Amino acid sequence: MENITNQLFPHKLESVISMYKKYPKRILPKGAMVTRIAPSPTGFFHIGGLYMALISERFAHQTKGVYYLRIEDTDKKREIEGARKIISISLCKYGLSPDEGEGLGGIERGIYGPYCQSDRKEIYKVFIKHLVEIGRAYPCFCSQSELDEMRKMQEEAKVRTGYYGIWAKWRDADKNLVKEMLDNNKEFVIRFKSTGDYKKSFSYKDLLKCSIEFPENDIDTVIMKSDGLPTYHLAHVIDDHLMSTTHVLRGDEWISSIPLHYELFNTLELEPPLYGHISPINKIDEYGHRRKLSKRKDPEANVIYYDQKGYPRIAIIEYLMNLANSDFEDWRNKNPTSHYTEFTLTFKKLAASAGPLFDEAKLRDISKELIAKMTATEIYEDVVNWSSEYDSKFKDVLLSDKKYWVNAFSIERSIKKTRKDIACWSEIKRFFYFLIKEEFAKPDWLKFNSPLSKNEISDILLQYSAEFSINDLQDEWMNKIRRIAIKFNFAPNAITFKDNKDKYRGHVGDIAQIIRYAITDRTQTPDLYQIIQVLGEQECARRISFGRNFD
RNA sequence: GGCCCUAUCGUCUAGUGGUUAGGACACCAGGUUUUCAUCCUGGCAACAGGGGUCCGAUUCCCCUUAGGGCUGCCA
Repeated sequence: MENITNQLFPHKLESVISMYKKYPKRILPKGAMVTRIAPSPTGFFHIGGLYMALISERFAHQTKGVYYLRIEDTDKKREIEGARKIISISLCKYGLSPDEGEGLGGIERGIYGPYCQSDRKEIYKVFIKHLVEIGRAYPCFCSQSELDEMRKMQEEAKVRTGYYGIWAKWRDADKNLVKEMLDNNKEFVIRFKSTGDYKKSFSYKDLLKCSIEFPENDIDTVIMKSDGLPTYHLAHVIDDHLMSTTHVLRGDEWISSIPLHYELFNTLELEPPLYGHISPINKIDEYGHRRKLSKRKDPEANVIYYDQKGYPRIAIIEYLMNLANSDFEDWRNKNPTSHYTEFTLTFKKLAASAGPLFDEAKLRDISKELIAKMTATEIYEDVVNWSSEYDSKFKDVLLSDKKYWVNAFSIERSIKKTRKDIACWSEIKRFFYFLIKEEFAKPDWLKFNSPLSKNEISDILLQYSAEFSINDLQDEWMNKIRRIAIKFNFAPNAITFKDNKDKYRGHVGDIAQIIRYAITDRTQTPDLYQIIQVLGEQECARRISFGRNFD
């Protein structure tokens, strides 16, 4: 065996003991949780990854613990260049930068590193070698096609598929044969030698679900691939132990690996962490099935999707907080000005359901609510940031006159009355189109529905421009419009009109609508008086005279 | 096929051995308003099905059904 071990691991490796010395248990206050997010760099950053990061970060920080990032890049085939960068940038953008692990600019922090699994290859080998030495791991020379064939036979025989029992061909292979294979440089993997009994079961308690009964693991799972890198299972056990993770919060697709992970921890005589298996965020697909948001098929799985639309990042976070703990919403209503981190997340409330559906309508509502609370200056800054990434033309417009645009965003943004109609920044340009002097075009009066004739409309605008003054207070301004209304036999207010429909042609709103259309090219706008105040006398006069010229 | 998870309005969910099963979003109606939005009032809408246990079950147990996950040299 000695020989074979050396053949398997020809290079000198440190001992298991020295590993434990090098990565001592963390000294932390009582109750502090150490959590991590462990994404694979396989492309864009998934909204589910953000959800997981938020939950892990909250539990760690609300208990004065540590939240770190570990890059799980043991599958070199699936790795996509640049993906690591996207992970740290995304986390940073959403205020979830890790305490340890790769941060912005590829700079790693923390003393439990390296925090990237491919850089930890030698560490895993120490433990894999150890498992071989104690007789709990062995090389397997089965080719992919051999394994495929085996599975086919198992399926036909209607037995459990997998490398176990009599199917574990290399489990007790003749030492000389193994040596011969190694001498001939045959490709191999290292498998864990399970001693579990599938007929026996054990009980396991998840942080988020009720107690689960599992059959023991008896599969000799691959722990080291032929390229020398470990599989997830081995890497998880080693890393989360060496990095002193106390609470592993991960997707619930891992729950069925629990028997294996427990056996690995037991074999290495290590205490397993506590596990919380979190349901993924789902959607209803085109066939009406509920399924996990997919990287490949669903654009809304990518956090960039929300970024492009310009949802304030805090809105995404608050929406995810809501999914994580449904009582967050009540707390938010009672504490409208508190920061979300003042809320305490609990495992009890953390969704143990079948996995929530991502509800953009709900996100919009949360976002509108948050935007309504922002000041005009905050909005200005956010929109500038957003547009510098996604709409540089609009950015230039905004930067050309900060005062003007802060005024614009102040429209109907008072304590008394705040609009709640913008959910994301990509909507703001369309919303305030008429304030972009550079783009404003002459309204098309053919599209304007009115009980008044063209000549009358022209008359009304003429009268308005004669009486109009930018210095009018809102009431004066309104009264002027009322006077015009009465002159043209329109009721001075809606109620009067309602009670005397046969006496009037309409009400003051119809007159205001004409002025609105001339000035904004829209029939629906925020408060017209405030728009006029922002546009200024000259611009308004110009637009009114535009309106009187129908050609 | 095997193992495991999950099941309350359309959505996110609260909740309990005895409740008119609560809230939020969405939707609809009415009111306020110079339009829209806001705001206010109201409305629609759920315990998957079948068996037990019990005086009584949405709640506890079993079965079925449905959905999801795992069953990889992916994570």
